[in-house]
Amino acid sequence: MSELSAMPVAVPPVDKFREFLLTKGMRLTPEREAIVTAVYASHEHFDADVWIEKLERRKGGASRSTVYRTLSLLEEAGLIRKVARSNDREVYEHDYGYPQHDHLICKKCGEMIEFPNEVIAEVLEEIAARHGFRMSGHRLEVDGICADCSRPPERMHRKLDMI
Amino acid sequence: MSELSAMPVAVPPVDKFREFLLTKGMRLTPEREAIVTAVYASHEHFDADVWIEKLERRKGGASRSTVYRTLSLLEEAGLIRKVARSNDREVYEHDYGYPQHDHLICKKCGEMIEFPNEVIAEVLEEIAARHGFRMSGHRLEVDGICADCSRPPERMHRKLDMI
DNA sequence: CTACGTGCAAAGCTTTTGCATGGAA
DNA sequence: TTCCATGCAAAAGCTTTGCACGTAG
Repeated sequence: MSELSAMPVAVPPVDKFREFLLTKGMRLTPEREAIVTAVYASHEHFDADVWIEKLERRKGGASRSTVYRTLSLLEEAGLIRKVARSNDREVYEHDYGYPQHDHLICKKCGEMIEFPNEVIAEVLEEIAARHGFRMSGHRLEVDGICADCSRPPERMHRKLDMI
Repeated sequence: MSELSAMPVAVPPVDKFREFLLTKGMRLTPEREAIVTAVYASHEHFDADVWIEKLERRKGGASRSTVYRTLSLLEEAGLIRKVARSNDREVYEHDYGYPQHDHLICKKCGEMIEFPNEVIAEVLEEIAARHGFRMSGHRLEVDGICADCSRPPERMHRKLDMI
């Protein structure tokens, strides 16, 4: 996660997750723990497949189904959230221990640039209030062409050419 | 479209589409015309299936494939845009002849409440500029519970119960 | 005659689900 | 014993694609 710095977290994600599971009468199994740990080991955006490939058919890993099922739980627990769709896949990111933000998504190279969204969040609060709408969250994808990709084609500055 | 009123359009959608197709060396076929007409006949949100059901296997209609292919073209032409996903389906709406807006989406009854988004658009312009990002559009989904659905369950005010 | 379009059916993909087995409490 | 969980494979479901046939210009 680029320019936004992490903020120290009191309770580690795993514990947060265990708490959540408890309230639902569920357990923190080794598989579930493996997934949370993996997910929180890096701060990159990811999709289900990333972890399926790393965890499936490995000891101390988890199956495809379990990964999907656990991601849903993590989302419900507020630990991760869906931020976009890329190649027909849901893209997730951490939603705990990080400041709120949204993304500029480059249609050319696919890069996702984060930006803090306090102002937007405020505006939304106000709008929601005006409609008697109990807002629980939002998802904002801004698309266009990033600075690198829109530079004149001198010698191609693209990070990843999708053509 | 609820509270936002339509603004008179100089060039009708069909013509706009024809122009677009021309620039790509394509033709406005009867099928394509049928689809644009159908799509612009009502101002509701819609997904591919809506038109497939109405147009498939009817004379003066169009096949499933053609509907999908044409919706893509219409999107590329800037006549419609994807605004959300519902039940794994892309939800579209007109993106021509209407003021810009975004949506509050009720997780309970599924209603999509529109609201004008000038303020947000401005904020985004500014953020994009700061990043040298050439913004072409955005997609903002605000979710939560609408006023009707969050009323205490006296006698159920929900428009559509999804349980 | 050539290129663009259509329709049909099959394929593609991610995500979900049914079911039998296994383990914690 | 009882219920929660896992894994496997199959199902689901929307969207895309290959292909042969038409047809406008």
